[in-house]
Amino acid sequence: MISSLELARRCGVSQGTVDRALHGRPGISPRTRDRILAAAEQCGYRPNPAARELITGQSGLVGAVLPSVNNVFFMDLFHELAKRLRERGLRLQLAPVETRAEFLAALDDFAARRHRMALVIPPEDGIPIPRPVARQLPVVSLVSPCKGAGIHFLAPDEEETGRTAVRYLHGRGHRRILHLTYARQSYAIKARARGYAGQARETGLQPHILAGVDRESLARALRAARPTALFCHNDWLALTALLLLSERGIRVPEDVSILGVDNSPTFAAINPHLTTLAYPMEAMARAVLDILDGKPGSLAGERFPVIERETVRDIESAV
Amino acid sequence: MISSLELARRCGVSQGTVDRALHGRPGISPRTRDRILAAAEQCGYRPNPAARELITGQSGLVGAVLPSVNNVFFMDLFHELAKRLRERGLRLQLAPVETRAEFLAALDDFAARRHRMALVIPPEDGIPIPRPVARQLPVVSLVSPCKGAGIHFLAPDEEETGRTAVRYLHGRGHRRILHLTYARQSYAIKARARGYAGQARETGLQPHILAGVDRESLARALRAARPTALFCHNDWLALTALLLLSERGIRVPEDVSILGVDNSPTFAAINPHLTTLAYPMEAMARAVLDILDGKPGSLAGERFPVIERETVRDIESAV
DNA sequence: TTGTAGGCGTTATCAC
DNA sequence: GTGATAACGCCTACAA
Repeated sequence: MISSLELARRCGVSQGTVDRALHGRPGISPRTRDRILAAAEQCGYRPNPAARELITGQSGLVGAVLPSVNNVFFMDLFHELAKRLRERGLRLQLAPVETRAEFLAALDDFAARRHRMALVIPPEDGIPIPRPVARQLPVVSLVSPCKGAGIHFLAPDEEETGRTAVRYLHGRGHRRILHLTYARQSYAIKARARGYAGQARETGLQPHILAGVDRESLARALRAARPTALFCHNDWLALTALLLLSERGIRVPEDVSILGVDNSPTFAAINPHLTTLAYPMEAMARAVLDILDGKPGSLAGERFPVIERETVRDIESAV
Repeated sequence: MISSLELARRCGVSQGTVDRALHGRPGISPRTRDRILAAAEQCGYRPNPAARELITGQSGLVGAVLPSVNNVFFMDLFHELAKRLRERGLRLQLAPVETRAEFLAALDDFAARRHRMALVIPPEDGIPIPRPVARQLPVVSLVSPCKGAGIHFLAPDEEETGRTAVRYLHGRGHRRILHLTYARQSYAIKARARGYAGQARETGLQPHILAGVDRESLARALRAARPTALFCHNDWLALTALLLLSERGIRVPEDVSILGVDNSPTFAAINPHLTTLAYPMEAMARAVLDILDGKPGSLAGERFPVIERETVRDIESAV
């Protein structure tokens, strides 16, 4: 790993000239520029990012904190985001964390490294972001909110997501809809359930929510609610449901319909047949870029379009 | 973000004294040390990693390149690795990549940043690692090999994995075993299939391999092989199989047994009932740490223990 | 068109 | 015990 000074020596020029060649800056003759470029190529010269970041006070990185729970969906989201950031010459860097302390340590590090932005998936709700971090760089909390002044929060209107699900299933004739979700509390989980329950009541349906799905609890909920459709918090929970139903010989969609949420690409590779609500990932990516540009950035008005596939069927409307 | 020089000024001491206090180095009176530490705390002082890395020529990071395919298993693996690295004061940093060019760019960046090590999941087989990168830092290719001098390759004996699967299923009475795998070519995919076929023949069984599983191909393979057991390349493929079988009303394990590979924690959260071979993740993490210590580091002799759950049943041995 | 000098924030090595 | 001072590799400004 040769430095720019060493490169200058080998070319018999000064460091300033090397800099001009490397950055295509004016004030250098084409001849020397080509000579330096060739030498750089030949020596495998690479600028040292640490030195550059030290002097410019900015890194070309966007940091992201990735908790271990539910990481499949977030990986899909981050791949999408990484793609969009690359178009801007920025690189996404993920820090896998387990505990709250690690979460905060990773954020601290992003700030100390002068990253352009910190993307955060809070492992629990309402974690406070330290002031110095939020002052140093824009902190964007995705999916669930964090506490703290100046923290951006980027999520679609999840209550509307719950309503969309009920409207869609109702429109296809379903009158007994069971909502499957997680026991864990988070903005998305709570808001979707709230939207589901609200829309159900307004439509004259009885809401039934099961938080924490396993064999026994699902069996009980099925007996109690006798649903014709299951609205699952996400595709992975829909998958769990699919497996548990098939164990009991209940067919999908003949006996019961299933609707997921996310339309996660990784999931589609495993089971391309699930009917689901598509998470507005591109809009999310756009909003992140907006914040990077100093604009507000929001997902207001973004809806989850229904991706109709094979797991929801029409019901002849009962009276 | 205050610098150590600024901190020194505020305390009315020199930068050298601040450094001694911050690092608990000798040659400083307890009084001034405590005073400086208190001031640092109060100002929210954080050392600038870029400056430190510039002078020491080493970062405290291990870089990892994460392709978009099959990333669930790798995320599980990286979470395990991150945990072990943290015990050594090192942080794992993931770079999500899509294309081969991005893959190489990420590696370049790791080298330029003087990371302690680069962990690599090659998106395709046999990608050549540039010489300068491999000279700068240890490059460890996980699961599938890369080309290039001095590149470490860390993977269990996957041929043995295929043999283990056949031995286990044979031991439980199965005589017609179908192997489900991916069309994609990689060391693990090829070696497991080879081990499966070899062990099958040696045991007097007819090997049947289906590479690229979907509704139609699986239906055909089931008719052709009439298997009592499915050996799937990994848990996610087992899941696909599980779903496709349930569509056709084939029960697991009553009608056909299913064996996966990986014992992936994320997978277990979705379906905790799959019988599977456990990937030696801890051994993998240990081997990575060994390489960090300059020791060889190898997974030789590591086996995939069978995790017996509910998807494999005994067959009364037919003659 | 090119060279020189200073500084970014840290660490390390000298003197005092 | 403590304080100067140089160095890491790069960038920017200014001088030649």
